Amino acid sequence: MSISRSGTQKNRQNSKRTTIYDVATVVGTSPSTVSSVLNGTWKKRRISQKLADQILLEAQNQDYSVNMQASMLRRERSRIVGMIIPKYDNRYFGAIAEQFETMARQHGLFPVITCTRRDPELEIEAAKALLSYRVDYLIATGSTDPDSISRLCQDAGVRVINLDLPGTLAPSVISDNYQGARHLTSVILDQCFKDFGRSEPLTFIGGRGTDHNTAARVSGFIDAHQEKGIVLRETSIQTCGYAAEKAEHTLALLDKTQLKGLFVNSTITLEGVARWLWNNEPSFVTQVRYGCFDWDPFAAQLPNNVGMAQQDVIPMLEAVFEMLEQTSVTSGVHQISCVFRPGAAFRLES
Amino acid sequence: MSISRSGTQKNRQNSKRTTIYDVATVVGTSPSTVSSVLNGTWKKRRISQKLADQILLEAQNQDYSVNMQASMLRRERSRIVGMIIPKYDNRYFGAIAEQFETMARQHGLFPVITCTRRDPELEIEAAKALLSYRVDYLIATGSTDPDSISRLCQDAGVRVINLDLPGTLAPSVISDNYQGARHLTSVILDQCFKDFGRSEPLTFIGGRGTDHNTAARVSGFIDAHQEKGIVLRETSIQTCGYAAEKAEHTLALLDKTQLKGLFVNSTITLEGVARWLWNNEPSFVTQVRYGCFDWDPFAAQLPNNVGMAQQDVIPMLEAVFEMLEQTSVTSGVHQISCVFRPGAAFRLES
DNA sequence: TAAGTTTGCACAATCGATTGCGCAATGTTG
DNA sequence: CAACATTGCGCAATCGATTGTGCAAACTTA
Repeated sequence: MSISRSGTQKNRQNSKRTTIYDVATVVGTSPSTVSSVLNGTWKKRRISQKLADQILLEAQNQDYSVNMQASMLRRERSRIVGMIIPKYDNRYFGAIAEQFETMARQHGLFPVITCTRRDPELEIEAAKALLSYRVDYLIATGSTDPDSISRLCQDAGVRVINLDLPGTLAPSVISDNYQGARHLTSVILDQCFKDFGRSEPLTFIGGRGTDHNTAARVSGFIDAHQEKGIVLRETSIQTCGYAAEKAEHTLALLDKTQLKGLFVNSTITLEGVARWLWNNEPSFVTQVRYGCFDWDPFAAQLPNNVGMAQQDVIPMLEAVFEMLEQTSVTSGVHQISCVFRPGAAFRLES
Repeated sequence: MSISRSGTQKNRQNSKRTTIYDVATVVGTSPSTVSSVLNGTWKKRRISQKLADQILLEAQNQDYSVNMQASMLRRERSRIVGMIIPKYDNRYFGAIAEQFETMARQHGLFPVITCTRRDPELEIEAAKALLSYRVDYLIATGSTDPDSISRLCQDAGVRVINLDLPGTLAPSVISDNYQGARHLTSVILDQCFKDFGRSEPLTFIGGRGTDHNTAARVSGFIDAHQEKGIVLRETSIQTCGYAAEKAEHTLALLDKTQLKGLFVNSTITLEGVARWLWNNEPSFVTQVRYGCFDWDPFAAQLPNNVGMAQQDVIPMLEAVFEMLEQTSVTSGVHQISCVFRPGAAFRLES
């Protein structure tokens, strides 16, 4: 043992964590041997079973745990996979976060998620921070500007995948928003016809017109109407943003007699829609049918909710992890079908 | 520059990330100077403004970003704060996660959250993993066995704080479950009396009898009844676990004529309660009033929901971060009041 | 101008683990 | 028994940043 290390031994007394040097000293072997035993490469290094057992035992005695900082510094890969995500507080993103962690662990990776609260600057900051921690991969979920994140990652030589919202510089996994919206629209229209006996166009509410997903859903919304020969009004598409308040405000300005059926573009928007509905004269609720993109267990039980298009998180993340393992960096868009979930059987009728 | 480092320079060519050595070489200064300029300690080291500017510029040119692994290895503190949390997929924990991240960043700390899906083993694993990453602090949220996590952290010399569920070996921040439940119970009882004209005991459903929070809420539930002189039945308290299915199953076995008012112990349980309610004869819903501990925007709008006790996440986390900064390790329990949130004005009546 | 300060920066040790390489001891073959 | 192969393990360089210390140059004071 070199002089510098024996100096280290002294410091060890203060800080509680034990190192491979401590274990090596007690067992009477070298740090490199301890290291290889503890990280599983010891057969390759032809360490004897007996010595390995002693080291393992002593490591336990000393409550040894690797210093990941040191380990990662030396290794080429960190085995960390980062994710940035807009919010935790709805079922869709919550499920993504949870599933992502589970699958990352299954793949032997350590997941680190950062929530960027739909703030474009924070997205960039967060991506930079994760790169500073030397993540091996980055998943950019629902980012407002996926391509600048992709650029950061490319400069750093880190593989990146877009989730939920597509980009052009990295492979993307998103829902089949078009088909999901088209089917949902169709179901709401059918229910309205069944309950009201007439075929009037629905109102699409929420989302940003500039955002890819909203655009695709609007497309499906339009085509479902066309299919049934129902003509849209100029006011039929209200992409007023996702925020609940915006939806509430927008609805208040529209002609109520024309609001028989609503296509709500997200659960966040639905919060506003529901507030508005419930705050109208009680009888009004009975005259409205609605459906929503994204699923929430309680929202699904709200009266007169016809159904919800659930984004299928598990296959989405399976696709993500599959792409991570591929060596080629194809930047295509992989679409995953949505699952239609009927609303509560429960109806309020006048 | 020593020989070893010039060897390093060669490797740099392959890996894209630039280091302080690269910047130093180009500027014609030493790595230590670059380091101190980039981490802000350069005034203390009396580096000239001019050289600092050059270094900063060159660092930008090269897209330099610190290698946190290396930085943390050398420093005493990692400035990482870890959190383990049971789930992301409900509003309470979602809000905790989000608020935690925000406040951690405000305090100059890097937050790392790990979701343990209410699995005791995973809790321990996750805590060990975070300790391996050398977190400076650990927040154990809703853990089934806070004390063994505390023990791990104490061995490692890491400060730990329990959140949501208290432990005995570390300071804890929890909601005032007793008062919250007592008030909620009282409100539901009042509503039942108003709507049904009679005072019958409520049924408490969900949670584990062994868990601190459930016990405190049951206490408040009992006292609120006593206060009004209402006598509980033997079947009035059903702590059948949190899972939605368990609640559904339990309710199915009870005497429906006695289920006029329900105290639901969590939103997860409420999912099952709502399913059960909605699956009964439609008229049955009209005869029931309920309230729930924890808040959810859609659950709050379900018909005949009297109100919800919202746990006040912001002051809870403020208390947590305050405790982190304290040097003394008092292991008391800090209780935070809940906020009562009325349910939808909307009522279904027969 | 000599002695003492201050300014400005570089050196080298260090954090803890990983890993290519080398070498002694033991085992095998002819 | 010599030549060679295998087993078992330690040495030392290395990852990239941080920081105590030292020292020359510039500046000040007497």
